[in-house]
Amino acid sequence: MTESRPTVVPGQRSTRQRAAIGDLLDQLDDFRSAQDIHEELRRRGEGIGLTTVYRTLQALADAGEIDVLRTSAGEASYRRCSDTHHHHLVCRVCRRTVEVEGPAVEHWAEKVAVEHGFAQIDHTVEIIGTCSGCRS
Amino acid sequence: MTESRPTVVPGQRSTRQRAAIGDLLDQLDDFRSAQDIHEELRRRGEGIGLTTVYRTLQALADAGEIDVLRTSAGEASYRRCSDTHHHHLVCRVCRRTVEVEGPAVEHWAEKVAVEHGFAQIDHTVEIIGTCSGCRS
DNA sequence: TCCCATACTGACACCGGGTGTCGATAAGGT
DNA sequence: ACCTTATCGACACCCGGTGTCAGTATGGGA
Repeated sequence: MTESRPTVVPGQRSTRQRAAIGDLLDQLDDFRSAQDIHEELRRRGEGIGLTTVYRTLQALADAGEIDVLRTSAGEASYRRCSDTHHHHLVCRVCRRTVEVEGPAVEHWAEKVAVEHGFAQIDHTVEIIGTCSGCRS
Repeated sequence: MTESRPTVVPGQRSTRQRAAIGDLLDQLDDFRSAQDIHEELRRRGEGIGLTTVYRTLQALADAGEIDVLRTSAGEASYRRCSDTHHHHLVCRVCRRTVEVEGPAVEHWAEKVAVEHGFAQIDHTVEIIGTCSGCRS
């Protein structure tokens, strides 16, 4: 989580497919499903299998290289994010995503959990709304 | 959302199956999947189909009677909650759930979103940890 | 109390996201 | 160049959830 953000996960082979996925993630700014990413790569002429996309995204997420979000339909979506702890403000129409920070929220979550006797506290905060561009 | 919490959704017929699901939800205190609930009802001798459980829970959720949570595996889980706006503090081991309120968080989310030009703001906040009983 | 329109039920087929398998392929150290 | 082995990807499969539709049961009306 503190390394310099390599395109592939360290200790693994660098393949054309992984490079392609890494490059695409660098260009995209919003959360995309595995199928979205597969489709986009095919459109760009990359020969790549859907299974490979699924597994590579999963591996990147496990390594903390990318963030995962579950859509309300239960589908996983991925996005390359900054290394610092943050949350997401997402447009429900165009999926435009803004990273936001909220130290006060972190502290609140920690305090509330401790008050109830909980430990090893983790939390998720997502804000969804309609962005200015999508309201016209 | 302001009515007195009927066991079934208003305007619909009251059936044995819906009553059974409503009763069970009243007794449970943590989030359960549709299959959990179906299994528990069968164990108690209720003749009820899995499809009916899925649809009834979905209807109750749509009516705002119960809260829905997506597990990290993408599975939906349900729980009867209080009418007031709240968030959940859940034990990752035993799933024990505590309802918590955080007006400061609501305001923060609203403020952050408005600052970025977003409107019709909604948000999700979940806190997960290990409860005192599950740490021994 | 009986009747009946119709909401509800639930077995089953089906859908779709995602994973296990395994022979073929290719990375990269020697 | 060679060989070990990680990776790829077509395919079968898993599983949570939904559509279908014939059969059932509710509850308002006569």
